[in-house]
Amino acid sequence: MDMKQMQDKCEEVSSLLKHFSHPQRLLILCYLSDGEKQVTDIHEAVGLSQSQTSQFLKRMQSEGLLGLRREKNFSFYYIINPAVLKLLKSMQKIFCQ
Amino acid sequence: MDMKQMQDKCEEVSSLLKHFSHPQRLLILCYLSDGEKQVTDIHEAVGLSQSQTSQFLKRMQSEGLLGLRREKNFSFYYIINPAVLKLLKSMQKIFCQ
DNA sequence: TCATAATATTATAAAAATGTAATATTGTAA
DNA sequence: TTACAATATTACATTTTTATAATATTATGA
Repeated sequence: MDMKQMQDKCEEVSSLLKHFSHPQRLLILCYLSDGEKQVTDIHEAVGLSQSQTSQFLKRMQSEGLLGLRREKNFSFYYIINPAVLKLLKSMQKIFCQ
Repeated sequence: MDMKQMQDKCEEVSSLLKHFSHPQRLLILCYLSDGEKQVTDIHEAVGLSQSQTSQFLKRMQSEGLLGLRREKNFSFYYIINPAVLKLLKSMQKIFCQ
């Protein structure tokens, strides 16, 4: 892999990792790593305001990390990007044992 | 692992991952993943200004990701945090094959 | 249909990160 | 001892993130 390819990869990967570099945002991802959750549960679990939680979720969805399923008047968010899931798992191995 | 522990972990890990969430900063880490390098080599390899490269390196050193060895009038930086190295390797598996 | 719960949006303030230019420091070789 | 190369520092402008408050939307059950 040459420098140019590495540059491109780093561009791509770093923009994904932005979402991992904020404590509650990372916590949201960890919280979602065992399945979909609705917004109120998420914001209560991680201790962010409803507004900010909704903003973060929307951004992570629009950038391809999360998927959204609506049911009744609930929004269920879930991790849709398999690389995110893999990364969370390997981070758990590295940092949580 | 309960929510409080996860919160603390996420605090810790996210502050480390901040350095991964900027394209050239991640590239620096990748570049260093095969051994120590001197500042000029780094800034030429990643295409950052000398000043910014030096600033980033210093910050990553002060936050425990990098080590520094001086020889003659060169500064050699290297990855000193084993978790960073592990993470880079697993990221390479996930994103680069 | 009305009130409410759940979520989203908007605007904006505050804080942090990034980029840049100019200058300083320091060791080395001539 | 001087000039230069290598690195570091400083100050500051710009951009991006984060936080907060207020309001809007929308579906649902009473």
